Amino acid sequence: MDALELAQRNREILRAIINTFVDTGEPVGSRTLSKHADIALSPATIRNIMSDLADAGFLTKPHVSSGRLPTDLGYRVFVNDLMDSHTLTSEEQESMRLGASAQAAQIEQVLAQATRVLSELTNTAGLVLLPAGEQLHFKHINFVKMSEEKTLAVIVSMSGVVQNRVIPTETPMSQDELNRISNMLNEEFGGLALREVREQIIQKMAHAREDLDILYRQALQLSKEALSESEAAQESIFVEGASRVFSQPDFATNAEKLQTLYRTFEEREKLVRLLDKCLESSDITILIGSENDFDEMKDCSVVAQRYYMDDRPLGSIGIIGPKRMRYDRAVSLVEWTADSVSKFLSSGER
Amino acid sequence: MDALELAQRNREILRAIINTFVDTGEPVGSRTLSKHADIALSPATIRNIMSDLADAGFLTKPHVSSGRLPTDLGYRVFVNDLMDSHTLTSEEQESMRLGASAQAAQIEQVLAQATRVLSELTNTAGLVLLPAGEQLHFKHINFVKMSEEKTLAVIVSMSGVVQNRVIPTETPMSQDELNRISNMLNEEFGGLALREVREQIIQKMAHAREDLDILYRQALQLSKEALSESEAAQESIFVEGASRVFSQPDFATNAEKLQTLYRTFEEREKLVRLLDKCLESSDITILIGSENDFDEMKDCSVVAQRYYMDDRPLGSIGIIGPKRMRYDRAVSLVEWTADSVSKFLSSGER
DNA sequence: ATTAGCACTCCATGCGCCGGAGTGCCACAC
DNA sequence: GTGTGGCACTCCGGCGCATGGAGTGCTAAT
Repeated sequence: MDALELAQRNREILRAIINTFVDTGEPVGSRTLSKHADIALSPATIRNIMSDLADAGFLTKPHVSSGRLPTDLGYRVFVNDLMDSHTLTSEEQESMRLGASAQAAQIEQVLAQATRVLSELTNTAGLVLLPAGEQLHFKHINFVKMSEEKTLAVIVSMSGVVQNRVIPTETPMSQDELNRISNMLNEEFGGLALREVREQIIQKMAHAREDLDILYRQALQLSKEALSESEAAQESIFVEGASRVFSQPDFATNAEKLQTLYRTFEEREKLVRLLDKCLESSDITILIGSENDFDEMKDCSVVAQRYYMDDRPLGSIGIIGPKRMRYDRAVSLVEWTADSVSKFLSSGER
Repeated sequence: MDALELAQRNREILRAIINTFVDTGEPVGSRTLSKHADIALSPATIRNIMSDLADAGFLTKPHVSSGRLPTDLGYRVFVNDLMDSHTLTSEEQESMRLGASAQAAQIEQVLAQATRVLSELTNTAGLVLLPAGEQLHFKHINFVKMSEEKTLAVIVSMSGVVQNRVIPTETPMSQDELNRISNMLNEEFGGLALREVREQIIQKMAHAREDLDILYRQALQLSKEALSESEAAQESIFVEGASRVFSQPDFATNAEKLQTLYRTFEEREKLVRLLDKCLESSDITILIGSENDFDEMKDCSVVAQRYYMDDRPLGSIGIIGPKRMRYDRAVSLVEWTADSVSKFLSSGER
């Protein structure tokens, strides 16, 4: 009967409202709730509580005489404090098995596959941000002569990501020379972050002007070009099952929202920005509705988590769906997926 | 007044109907047409003609008392016989300029860029099928040791397409050995079609069992793995501006069609099949409505054309949009784009 | 052959009505 | 003073109906 217990009861009601709203998609009224097993209160009492919760900013109603539904803030306290943690079924765990078929696969394929499964299981869009920029570490570089004026640089990172880049060459070099340049670079820079490689190259170019082998100078020049900008530009993302979001009743009825939504998914740039943000924290990131910075996505929520290779964060993987989603399942599944991917990338399996 | 002239008049009417329907999206009635400048006939006469055209299978009406709109067959005769050829404005030509910025770009980027412009100009989805399988010719192969059990093969084709492939390796090799293997292969197979390379390798493996250098045998083994299947599997496609199709009034109002449509676009497999089909003919390919084999796309039309590098067809580029489209513009723009791309890929510019 | 006229069909829109679901508040009971 | 029953009120959504507009098909006249 004291304040604490009262608060407790209110929380119970809020949780029940959100749970049934997530279930049905309809605003929930006091009568519906009073039938709810765990709640032995009359509709009138519930109405009073609802009114309080609405005053506190956790609930709204679409119009004056309709049931309540959670605000972004409501979802927030739900996610923070009220949510039961969902335990995955063994089938769910099993379907994320990155099995033998993945053995001979590139990292991109593994990530794409995991993302696809994630999308299926959550019935939302699956996203994965590929390792890029800061995350990439130099493993191997290789130059292929395409023509007199063009050279193709193939950069392989430790994580198995391959980048290509065409470089206009002013002084033509034979494939043989290019090979020797590759060798030099590979020995010298193996294991460093791409950024570090670039810095070292620039430094060396500044210091050792004339007193060096021509070939070495050309090597520096070439590799500088090969590595320039490649960080920011190459930031890329996979999206799987975007259509699942479009089909959700929350959007499918509203042609307008639908339009802007699949424009946003098509551009991808905003999605990259979102996942980038999720990269900052080691915890799972949940962005509810307008908690993300993009107006076009204020009806969507994002759940994402970093994945690792040998304790080094490479990128992030997650989902994006309507605000009205099963956050408990989403969180469990995203965590499980990120975990599976990290284990796979780090373990001897690879 | 004779049969021919009559037919001529009917054709005129059919053309006018299709043109205005493409313009407005509304079924067109006899009154509307009689106001049309080129047509000096009373509504009643036009109605008779319309009725004839409908009997011939060129027109339908959504319900009994509404205006007419073209059937697939109607569009077909329009495209074959009635269409004025559209001349591109110089701005349109200009925007397809694959300029200096493309100089240092990979073939993928050039194609993606061209496709993006094509999509913008036609307000439909732009598609491009990348060179794959038969179309690829061996330029360079390179092996990178990822771990004791895994080797990464990077295959560069003459056209500048780069493929990666992870190979599980039973007998570990040093990076040095791998490099020597690369060199062997590069000298031996430069310029051949990938398929030929594969065949030759298999042949050599069969013949020269024991009497050869171990390294050489390993080289054959590795490259066989690297090249296997990579043909069929890697068939890939870029899609740009799919949202433009979804926004067309023809679809935007119909949630059901919309659903299946963006599912189809997401899977991409059917799109690949369509463009693949367009690869068969050297002429521009136009598929109207159910002329394509996929039920999900019976409300769409495809216009696509091959592109070349040095007179060798590499892939196809085109658009997909609602049946109700400006076929004249689409044809001109697709032709122009394919042409520009081909010239760019073939010329010394590259 | 072409056209004017007329009856008819069908769609889209708007209006009014009503039932259902739900709220908010008040007064009562324990 | 906390919980509850009752009651008036609001709003949405579906249904039926009427109406106007666009268009056709047919017939009869030129």
